[in-house]
Amino acid sequence: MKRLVRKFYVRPALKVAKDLLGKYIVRRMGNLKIVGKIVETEAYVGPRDRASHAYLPASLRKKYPQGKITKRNEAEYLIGGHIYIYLVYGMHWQFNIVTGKRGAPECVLIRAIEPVVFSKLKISDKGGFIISKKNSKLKNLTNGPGKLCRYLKLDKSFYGEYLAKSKRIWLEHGEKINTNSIKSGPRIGIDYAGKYWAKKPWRFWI
DNA sequence: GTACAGATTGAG
DNA sequence: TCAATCTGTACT
Repeated sequence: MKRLVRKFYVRPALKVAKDLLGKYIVRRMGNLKIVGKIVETEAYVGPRDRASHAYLPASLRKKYPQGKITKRNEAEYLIGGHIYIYLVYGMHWQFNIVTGKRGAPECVLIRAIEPVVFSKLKISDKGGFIISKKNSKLKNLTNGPGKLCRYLKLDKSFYGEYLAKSKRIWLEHGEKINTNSIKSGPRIGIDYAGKYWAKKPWRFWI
């Protein structure tokens, strides 16, 4: 499969979040490759998004025209295709993919993947890949944003890594997803952002 | 320097 | 339902 290139990521987070569904995350460690299919994402759209780490109240935007850049969120301002990873609740890593142009702090949180185990991969009637039932337990290892980071062995050392060039992690074209099969709903765990932003249906899954 | 909440998880 | 666990950020 072909690696996704920069152009894919340099688009609005809402578009990339939907297009990421069905794509494969490939994590290489020496000869070993761990592969997961992206099945759930969330978009964070920049300074005006109250739930974003780059959120900046309208009243302060003139004072900080570059945005609210801190040591924690500075990777969000890189050009699309970089990794923004951070720790929540003191123990869980959250894997985000930066989108858009340099200076625009948009990103997509990867909330869930499905492990792809090549040795047990089956071909469906229609020619696509399916994961055999024996692997259904594996799903429980990757059905949350913190869990999938543990599964893929991702941590702070991936902060700012570039997916278009990295030798240890990248994305590949995967299954073609029918637009009709994409579901959406409110993002998770961001009630602090107030009703208006918490209600935005910017979580996508298949 | 201190306080505090958080884009979660797993156990009970 | 709740504790675990630690960092960034906003205060004094």
